[in-house]
Amino acid sequence: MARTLGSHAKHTKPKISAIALNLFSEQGFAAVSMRQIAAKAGLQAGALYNYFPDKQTILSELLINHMENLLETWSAQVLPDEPNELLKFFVDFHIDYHLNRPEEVFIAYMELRNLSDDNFRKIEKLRGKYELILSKILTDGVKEDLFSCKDIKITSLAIIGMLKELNTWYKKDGRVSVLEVKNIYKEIVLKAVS
Amino acid sequence: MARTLGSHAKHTKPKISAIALNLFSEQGFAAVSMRQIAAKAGLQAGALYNYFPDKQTILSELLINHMENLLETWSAQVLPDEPNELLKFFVDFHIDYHLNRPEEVFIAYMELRNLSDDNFRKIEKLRGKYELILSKILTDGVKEDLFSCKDIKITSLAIIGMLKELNTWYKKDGRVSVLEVKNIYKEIVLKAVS
DNA sequence: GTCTATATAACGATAGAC
DNA sequence: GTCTATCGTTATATAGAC
Repeated sequence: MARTLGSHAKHTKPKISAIALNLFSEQGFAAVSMRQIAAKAGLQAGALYNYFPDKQTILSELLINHMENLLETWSAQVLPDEPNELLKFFVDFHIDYHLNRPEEVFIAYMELRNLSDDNFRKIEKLRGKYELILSKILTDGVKEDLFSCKDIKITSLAIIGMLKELNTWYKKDGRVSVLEVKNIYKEIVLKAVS
Repeated sequence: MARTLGSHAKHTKPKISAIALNLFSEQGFAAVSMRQIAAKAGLQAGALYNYFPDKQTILSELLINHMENLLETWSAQVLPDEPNELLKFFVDFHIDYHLNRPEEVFIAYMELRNLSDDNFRKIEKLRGKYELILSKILTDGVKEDLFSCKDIKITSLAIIGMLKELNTWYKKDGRVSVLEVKNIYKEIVLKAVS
């Protein structure tokens, strides 16, 4: 069976997603047009609708994939047992993962309101799972009298917030290396729950 | 001299700003139209251009006023001398100020890319001034051997990031009061620089 | 200072040829 | 699967009457 000329579904969809990610993170979802995405992908606007039913779905797929991939990557790690080591491992993991995906992180934070209610709830649920990873680490540490904190849930959010802030200013060619940054953050986090 | 009917410049401009703030924070700058702002202000779209030369200026005035007001409010405080007390004071101040202005905080973070280069630099400069307030507190504390931290600038950013995170989840009618949240955060911050 | 009306451009999404 | 063409809508911003 002869294959249609110009048919590149397997390559085209990921390409569209990658271009949309880049544009959304630079200009914001609402400011990016379907024509713009299509042009960068070497297509006409109408062709996008072969891959996505509408603009919002491009965004929601990006966000859901990002969160799911984050959780899967964590699960694939071999984790240390000891709570102190595990907490340090979490900080390293979070920083590595997020500094390597600045665009995903940015839109995951900014563009939630452009999702349908359904997709919004999906993201909230995935985000809650990620926060629970840290809460669990803190809970275990408190049980073993290694950590101390007034409120585990709030402390988890505070720590994640602190880590997230990194993405807003860290430059790979700046005055400190990723390794140094990770060490500084690990010290702050460990002291914060001491 | 008879006053033109329907002339309300003094009331109208702040009203437009307040409405725009609300809409921008809900939907994002790019997704809000001048017609939408005008409708909520009881005007026709064209009338907005008596107060602002263009849409971007509505946003930049909001952001610059927000940052300038933050710095002025801090300067008007009577500050404790002792570094430990001053750091706690800063945490209380930051939380109070920002939790009372969720919309300004949101757009100050999200909509920077919609500013002209000039206005963007203005905001960056004001933000730097605010970070310096905290850096100065930490520096003084370190000098007096009350605090210890590897890197003052990064620690300042980490603390501010942690405090900012509060705005993304705190609800006034939630399970913890503002007072409790402030106490939890003060403990975390003090331990983090211990 | 606000209105109505409009210039000019771009938007998301669809239809049908190939 | 991609194209061209287009529908129906909306956008920012301006002009001129009152």
